Amino acid sequence: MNQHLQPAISTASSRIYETLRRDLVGGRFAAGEKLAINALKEHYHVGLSPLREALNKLAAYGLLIQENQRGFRVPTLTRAELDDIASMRLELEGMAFERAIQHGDAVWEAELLAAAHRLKRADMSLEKDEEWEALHSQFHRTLVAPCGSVWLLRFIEQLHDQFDRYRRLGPKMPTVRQTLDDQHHQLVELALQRDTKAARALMDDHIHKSYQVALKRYEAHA
Amino acid sequence: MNQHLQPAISTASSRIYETLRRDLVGGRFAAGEKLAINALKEHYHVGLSPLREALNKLAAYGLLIQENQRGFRVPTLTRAELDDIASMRLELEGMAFERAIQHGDAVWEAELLAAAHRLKRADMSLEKDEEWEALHSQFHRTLVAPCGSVWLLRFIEQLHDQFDRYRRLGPKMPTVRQTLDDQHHQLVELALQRDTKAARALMDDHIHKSYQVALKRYEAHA
DNA sequence: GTCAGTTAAAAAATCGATTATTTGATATAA
DNA sequence: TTATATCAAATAATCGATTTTTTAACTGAC
Repeated sequence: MNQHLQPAISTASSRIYETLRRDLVGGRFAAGEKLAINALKEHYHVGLSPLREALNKLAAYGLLIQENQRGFRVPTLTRAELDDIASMRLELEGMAFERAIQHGDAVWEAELLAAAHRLKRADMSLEKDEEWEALHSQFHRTLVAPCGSVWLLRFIEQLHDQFDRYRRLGPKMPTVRQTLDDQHHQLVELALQRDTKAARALMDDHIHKSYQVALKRYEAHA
Repeated sequence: MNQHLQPAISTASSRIYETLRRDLVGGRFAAGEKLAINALKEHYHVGLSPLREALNKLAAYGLLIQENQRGFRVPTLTRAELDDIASMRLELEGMAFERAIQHGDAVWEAELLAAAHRLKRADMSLEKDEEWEALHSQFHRTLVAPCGSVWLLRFIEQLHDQFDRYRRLGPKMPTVRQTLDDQHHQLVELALQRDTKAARALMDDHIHKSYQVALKRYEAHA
């Protein structure tokens, strides 16, 4: 289900990949920044080979730009790209959610409730940022999990990582967060009721509101 | 426009990446096969480091499966995945073509005609398989190029590569090819006329027919 | 015969060092 | 001044060798 969770057996390369992915999505690197490979090597205590393999994978995944003979850089953030990402999320997550509601079984219903509950409990502690983010990702993954298309899930995952580069700019705002949190539970409600149309509408609205948050962050950042 | 064309400056890693991508899409490796890295090293006359970097990228792109401590293998082909890929192509290429028709300008019209013409000329010579494939890819890329979403284009590209793993199983059949070739020109016609609805319908039909070809190949192969 | 345990060979991952390319400072000519 | 050439330092890419892990053949106990 979770494409990013550490595989049972890990290598130096897979570990540094996952660490870097999280740090890139979490905004630990400046947009447009050129990565100093030697510095990364030091900072993360990894060898050059596994590091380069991870960077290559991240570039293929879209979280880095690779320029031959010029190493790797963090992609810049642009309004146009944020719009693109949000509009693709609208299309693809909406589609996936509808299909999930058609195909999801009782196990899925239970997982939905569990994921929503875990997320709610984590809402309180504002300290454990990374933990909330992980649960939030997991919740959204669960929503669309039984859509029946592994490629659709893959694209959505990728778009989420890209979107979060914008959403997670700057500090978190608990006020706006509240509305979005409420929607999480409503999404579960409508999914359980198998109300495809209303669910789709709410998903669209949820993504649109998230987009507005991300846009605000982006504009404040620039 | 073309994500795969050799970059101006190339490295051993980027070259072997592109070569392997082509060979994987072209079916030069058996589905499910485990890649013997040392053999690849010999065969392509390339060092271990650039080779591994290319394999890592291909795995992130979805043309290889990477298992920690167990190297790389070619993904298996399944009916379910072919259906998935085709249905995603239906959705995404249809969407992109519609948008391209909305946004495409006069330069696009010229490029469309040029790409269609080049493809037609290459149709004759059945020998130069790779060349036809390159022109065919380029034609389909041109159709959707001005859709306005780089992520949509990226996903479509990826799906094409995946789809072609099925379509290019076994030898080519010139008879079925004819219908699809005709559709290429009709697609251009409708695009120039800005007949979004008819264009979308024809694109759907085109992908569906291609799917039937790929399915036949897949079943004959198994 | 089948199953666990053992071990040698093969393969994957990683390391340390080398080579090739780019970058940026400085010098020189138009 | 501006543009171009030169060269040393920094960085990227690659190589060759080493370490780690897996695979598969072999062994003996049940």
